[in-house]
Amino acid sequence: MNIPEPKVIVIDDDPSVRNAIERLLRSARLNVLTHASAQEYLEQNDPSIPGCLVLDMAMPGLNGLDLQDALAARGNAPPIIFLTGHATVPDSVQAMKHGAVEFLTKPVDESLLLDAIHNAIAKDGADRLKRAEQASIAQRLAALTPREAQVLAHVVAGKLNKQIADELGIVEKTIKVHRARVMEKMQVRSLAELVTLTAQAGIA
Amino acid sequence: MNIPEPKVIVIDDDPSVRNAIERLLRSARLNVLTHASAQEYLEQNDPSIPGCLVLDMAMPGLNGLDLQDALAARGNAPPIIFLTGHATVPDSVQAMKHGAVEFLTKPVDESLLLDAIHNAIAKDGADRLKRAEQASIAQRLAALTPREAQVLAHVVAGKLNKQIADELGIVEKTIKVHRARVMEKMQVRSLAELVTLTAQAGIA
DNA sequence: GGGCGTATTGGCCTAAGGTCCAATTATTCC
DNA sequence: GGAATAATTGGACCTTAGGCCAATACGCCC
Repeated sequence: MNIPEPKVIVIDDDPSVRNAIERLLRSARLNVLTHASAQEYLEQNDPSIPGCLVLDMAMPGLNGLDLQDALAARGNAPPIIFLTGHATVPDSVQAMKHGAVEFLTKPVDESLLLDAIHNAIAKDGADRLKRAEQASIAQRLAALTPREAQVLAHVVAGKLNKQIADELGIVEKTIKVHRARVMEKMQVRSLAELVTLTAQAGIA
Repeated sequence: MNIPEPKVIVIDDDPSVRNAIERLLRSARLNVLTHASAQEYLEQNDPSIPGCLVLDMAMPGLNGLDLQDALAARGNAPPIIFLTGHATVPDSVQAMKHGAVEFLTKPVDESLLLDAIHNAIAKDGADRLKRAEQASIAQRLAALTPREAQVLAHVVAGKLNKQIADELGIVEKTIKVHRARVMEKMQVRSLAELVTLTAQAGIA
């Protein structure tokens, strides 16, 4: 389980732009992958590889904003740096509102682009960590039986076993059993951990 | 303790723009206050009044982006809608990166502006609620003695009274006393509430 | 039909947390 | 110097939570 090297994925329909960017990034010791269209990227990309996108705005087929939305809908979008020649203010505003980490115009200041890429890669790492944690918690939550999930909800709400028993119409002993299974399945050893975990599941 | 009516604050150095926007907003039953400069706003504004800003970009003295940063530094910035005539892409990108909720260009589509304002006012309400909660929690935390704060940290970390006592070099009985005071001062009646509260204090 | 998972309950025992009352010591404030 | 605050500890007692062993009941799959 090595951590794969981050890759910068450049998507631009202009081959000369792709080559120029690729050379620049390679000279900065970055792994680069280029695509000529959003479709090509969607078909070939491996979401398990960390990194970020450097994305042109105007392209035949799906344009940059469309691709951004398509990726966002999948829930595991990498950070996106827009790099485009003829950008309008509304385009840039939409891109930023939809979560782009940077929006640069050609010709681009090389150090600006490289800084943005390093920040984006770092953000991707953080995002992946958070997604992995959330997935892990969600998986444990999914392993709970319906009854256990009910008990969990009452427990993290701060209720006593006795109160939970009353509300569910069963005896306190049964609550204890469910509660013990919840602690076991959620892999926590204290109530504080349990509350923290369930808080991270929804929010954060 | 009535909730004050939200006010839309329009800052633009062009009087004709101010008047036009003010008329539009008033016809939409919005309370409006106008300022001719960022300085004027900073001197006269009452942060306790909810609402949002409609802010021009290019102005003599502090420009829109400067004002945005100045407000952000104070930590209670209202949502900002930029409305400007000659915007550049980098300006709009910076504005959005620094938290603007919308960035519109003149001449503006009236319904776009009104929608943005309504969203911004709603966001301001939510922001104020969250700030009020955080302030309330921070106030209660500040009421803890140093020792109580130590105990709190260990408690929300899921440690047993016995373990806390060991780590602090005192007996368990004392921990119980501190713990009871923490619960009282934080105004919670369950460990789950306490953990939730302290989680909201830092994050969220 | 038998096995499996889920839900339920019982008894018994231990440990952990919380409460009420009471007391001592150190430090700080007026 | 006396009052107030903070930190500490003791004892007795009660409530909660959790662990261990065991049992019953229901629904579902092969």
